Amino acid sequence: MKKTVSERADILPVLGEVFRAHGYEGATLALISEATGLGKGSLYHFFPGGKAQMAGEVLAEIDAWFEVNIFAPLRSAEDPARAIAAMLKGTEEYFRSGRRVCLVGVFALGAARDSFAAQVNDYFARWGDALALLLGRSGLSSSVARRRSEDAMLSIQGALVLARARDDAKIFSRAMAELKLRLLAE
Amino acid sequence: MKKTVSERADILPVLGEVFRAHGYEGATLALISEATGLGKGSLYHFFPGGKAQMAGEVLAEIDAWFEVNIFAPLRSAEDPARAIAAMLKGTEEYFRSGRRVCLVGVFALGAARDSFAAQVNDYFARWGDALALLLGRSGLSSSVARRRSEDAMLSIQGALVLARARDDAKIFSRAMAELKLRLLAE
DNA sequence: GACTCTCTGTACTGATCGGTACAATCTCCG
DNA sequence: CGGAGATTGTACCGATCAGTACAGAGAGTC
Repeated sequence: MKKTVSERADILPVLGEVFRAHGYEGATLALISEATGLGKGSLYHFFPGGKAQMAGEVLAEIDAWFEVNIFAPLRSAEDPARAIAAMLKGTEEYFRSGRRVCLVGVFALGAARDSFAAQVNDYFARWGDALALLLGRSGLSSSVARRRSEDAMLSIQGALVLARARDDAKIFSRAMAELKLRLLAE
Repeated sequence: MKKTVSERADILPVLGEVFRAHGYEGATLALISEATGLGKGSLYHFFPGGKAQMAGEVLAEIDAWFEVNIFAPLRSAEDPARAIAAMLKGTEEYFRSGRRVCLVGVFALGAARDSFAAQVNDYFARWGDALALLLGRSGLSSSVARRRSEDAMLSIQGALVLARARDDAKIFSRAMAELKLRLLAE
């Protein structure tokens, strides 16, 4: 048997795309095996906990990416307008301008939410907190900052749903552009 | 064997809840059978096309409900403010103030979108058109009306995702209240 | 070259998948 | 009351599910 020396770091993104495309229940081991090029032996070697562990680690990896590239910059930003623009640019790139779907959102809607409730909740909570903090620092009252940050979270998710529903990625880009104005208004 | 005289009309809503809760791929026939109280014999008697037909008819039923209770009133409304308030009230009730999820949105995000693309797209297209028409009649330019109606579609979907992700139905109610102001602004 | 330890493919498990077949029972209509 | 057609439960189908067992191959170490 050959040894393909697959790294965990190479596998997780592929796993992520499978879960994105088929959801938790739809992502069968056969699909995963095909997408990763790994047999069950390897899969269960890396993830003894099976599908649940795979999904959990994928979520954690996504969370870590957002923590580094989106949340942390938001928290430590000097210029609010610049920070918001950067956040929007980052999310637009991450979601491939609406052609890619949010795995956390997919899990949130499905039955998988129960199993991953903490991770799902945390992701949005930390994003929302970081954004609200920034908006607060830009002069908005904390209640307005809260409401606007919640509006941003929900607009991003909704734009992804609608873009995919109508098969029109431009919906997402339009929503991000409008969100930028709305976040900084007044 | 008894005859429970189950009406198609009684079955569809139950089917809808099963699909809502588990998604298309997650809704197994065993789950459906249990929820409806119907054996496979009855299920396949009513829906010879199996799961796909069930899902298709559920979508059609939902579409019909919205057509009658939301879209049509929007198109024929006299008073825009009143019509929007009615739409928001209707959707808030339908989605049980954020505790219920949108089946069309669930399908849109999953792999089932491909099979039901036309129905999924149509639902949002007709809602968006009806709302844009109304907003246009209220004096907004057609491009602004379009953008705002798109914003409404996406806010509803996003609010449902976020409410479920954070397990906080109030997010949905807040979003609907804010949407009302935003739709009628200026 | 032998000993590990890591990685991998394959064969297998029992359970469950969606779907079919069919006979038994019911309701309705005359 | 006696068919006819609608409705039902159950047994069954092959395929596929998630997961296990395990032997063999690779690489590193001595």
